[in-house]
Amino acid sequence: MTLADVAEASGVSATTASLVLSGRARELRISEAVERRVRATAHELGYRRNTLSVGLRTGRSQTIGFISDTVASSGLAGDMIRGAVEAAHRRGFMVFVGESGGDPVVERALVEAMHDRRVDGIVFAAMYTREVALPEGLHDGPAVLLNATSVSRSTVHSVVPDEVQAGRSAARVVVEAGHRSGVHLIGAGPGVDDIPPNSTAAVERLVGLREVFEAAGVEVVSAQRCPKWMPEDGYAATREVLRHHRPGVLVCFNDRLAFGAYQALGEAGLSVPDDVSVVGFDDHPIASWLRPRLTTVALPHHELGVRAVEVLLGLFERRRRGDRTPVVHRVPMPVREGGSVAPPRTADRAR
Amino acid sequence: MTLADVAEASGVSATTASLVLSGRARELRISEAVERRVRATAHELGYRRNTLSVGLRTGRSQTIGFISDTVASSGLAGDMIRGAVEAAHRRGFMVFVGESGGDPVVERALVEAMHDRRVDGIVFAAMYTREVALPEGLHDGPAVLLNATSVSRSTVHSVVPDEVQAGRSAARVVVEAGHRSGVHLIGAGPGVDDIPPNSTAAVERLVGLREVFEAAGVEVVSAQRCPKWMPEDGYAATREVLRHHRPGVLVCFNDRLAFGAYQALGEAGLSVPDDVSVVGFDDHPIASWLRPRLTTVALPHHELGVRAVEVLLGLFERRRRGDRTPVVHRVPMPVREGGSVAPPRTADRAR
DNA sequence: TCGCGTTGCTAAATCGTGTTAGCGTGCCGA
DNA sequence: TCGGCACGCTAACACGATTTAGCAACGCGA
Repeated sequence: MTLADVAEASGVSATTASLVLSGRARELRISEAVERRVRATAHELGYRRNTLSVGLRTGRSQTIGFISDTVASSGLAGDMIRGAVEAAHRRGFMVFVGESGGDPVVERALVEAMHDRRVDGIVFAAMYTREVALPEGLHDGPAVLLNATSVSRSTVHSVVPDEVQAGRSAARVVVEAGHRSGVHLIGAGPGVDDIPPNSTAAVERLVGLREVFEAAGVEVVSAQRCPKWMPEDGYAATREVLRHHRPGVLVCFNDRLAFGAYQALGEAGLSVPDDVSVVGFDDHPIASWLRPRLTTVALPHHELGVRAVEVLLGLFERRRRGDRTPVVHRVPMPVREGGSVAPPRTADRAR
Repeated sequence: MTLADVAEASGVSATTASLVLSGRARELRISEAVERRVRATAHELGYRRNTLSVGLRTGRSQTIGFISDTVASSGLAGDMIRGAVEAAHRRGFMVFVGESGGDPVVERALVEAMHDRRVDGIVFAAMYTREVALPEGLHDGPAVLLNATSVSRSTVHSVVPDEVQAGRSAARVVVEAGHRSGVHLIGAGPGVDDIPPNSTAAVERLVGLREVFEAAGVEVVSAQRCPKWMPEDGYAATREVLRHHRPGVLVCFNDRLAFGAYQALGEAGLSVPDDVSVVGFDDHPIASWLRPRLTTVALPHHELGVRAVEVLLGLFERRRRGDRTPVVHRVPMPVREGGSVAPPRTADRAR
């Protein structure tokens, strides 16, 4: 079923058929009668455009690429890809997915393989927020960084979660519950340099937390820096806190740390949230499985994927207008209320 | 940089350049001198083939499609996709990823959008193992079902985890630890019909379990059927068991159920594995976070993705030879040893 | 009658590659 | 001297669409 077949069957030239089927009939004065006839036979014959051919001719393939460093077993990555794929599909685009494992050689190869297939643009995603070096060749076409910013000055747009705001939100949850003391941080701090290496999330969350805590006059009793943010680290850090203190609030820098904290608190016979309030970040699936459910500030993975694609597709327009100023798009991180935060026990209560 | 540019720069015709660069130089008697010259200038000019053009001409696009029903937040899906993408990339193929959400209309649209782009084949994946209805149009090209079998007789190959074998493996872990009594099933059973709807996994795991337990003379004391397999269901089912029994072994039909079981056991003051041994299925990330780590029979998601693509690419060859008999490929599910299984307390010990 | 603009459509070139058929040259044997 | 063959390469078409340039017919005013 080619355009020629449709043209012949409706008794017109291929040109006419093409004009009709690409919606330019009005513009180029094809009569309504002919237009209807062509559409009808095309439908009848089950004609579908060969996107390869169109791409060859027009240079646009209705296709974008999505390259991530690690899909990670976290599953959050999956949501990001899903958001991207859905947003693309909504606009008639298909998505090539590639994974580099962080290897620059593979990155380069993926970018080239995608350009070989004439993708209209590429989303380059990091699975945890950080600065990345742009792979060679990414500049040959439109590109958007997802969950990452570029180390070098460049003309590339970024889409990132608004981690500073997330830090503020988490702190506000604690403050609004009435806590003014007994607050401990699990995962980073107290200084803004006391973070796992390369973790933009850590430093920004910390900035937001400190900003609100200081403004509200909340004392941060201790901060446990963890090199990794896995459950066992949260477990160990919480044990450490319990050796010296009787905490009222644990602000965990992610939900896996919080999971470990729950285990340590449980072993110590402390109840969440009656004895200790716990707040997390990420809205990892684990958050909703904990008992009580964890109150956490969500990484909007799906929304991040959607936004990245929208920004990318928007770039096509902007490029045409010659606008090349890079923008950092920050996606809000919403608070998901669980049952893990309660007012302080009467003795500690503020006011 | 087109083929014509390379041809001109090396002083030969486009035909010759094409032959050299597609590796048919020997076959068509191009002199070594010319071959070297063409390769050199191509490399020098940074020439890359336009895959769209090649696809248009040859009908093969070096591209496959991957359609799943739900990427699910489980993250296991991500591993499957990753396996598929890696295997494809290893063979020079790129992968279009699409998600249908289970909607037949979307499925159809995705299949068509992929065929429009002339994919060489499609992997159609279900996120939990089950029978699916083939989307219309899937037959227009090579296709492989992943983690699913077709309800209708068809010529489509399937790649599925070997769940019966997994059931046997789980039972063997229990038997080899010395247990002969006090075994309870969490999630399904005791009859092979007592399963969540549409769950192939449930019935096959059950078949494998029963086979080995019966052969070893192990008594299954109770089986808790759960409509869903989420942590809270495992929690509730375990509470139910504890109301009437003092279990020695809990075989949980997946790891999330086991997670709930851990919570219930912990609340009841029972220790894993000293008081109760626990076995799960899936090797969900949660399994390695539990304390002690859960012994579980892994769903080899990555390997499933790899196999699906390998079978699909193998199909191209088989088709050429006219072989169209459908095959169900079963991928083994390996046991991942955690610390959640121990010999029974002396009183109950066999022999 | 002529010139001109509008209407409705099409011929032909084009995108970048693969493929078929065949061309010129030189060597060999008769 | 001539026919035939192997060698090394190329002209031209095809794939399936878009796009440019332009053609024929018609109406209309001068």
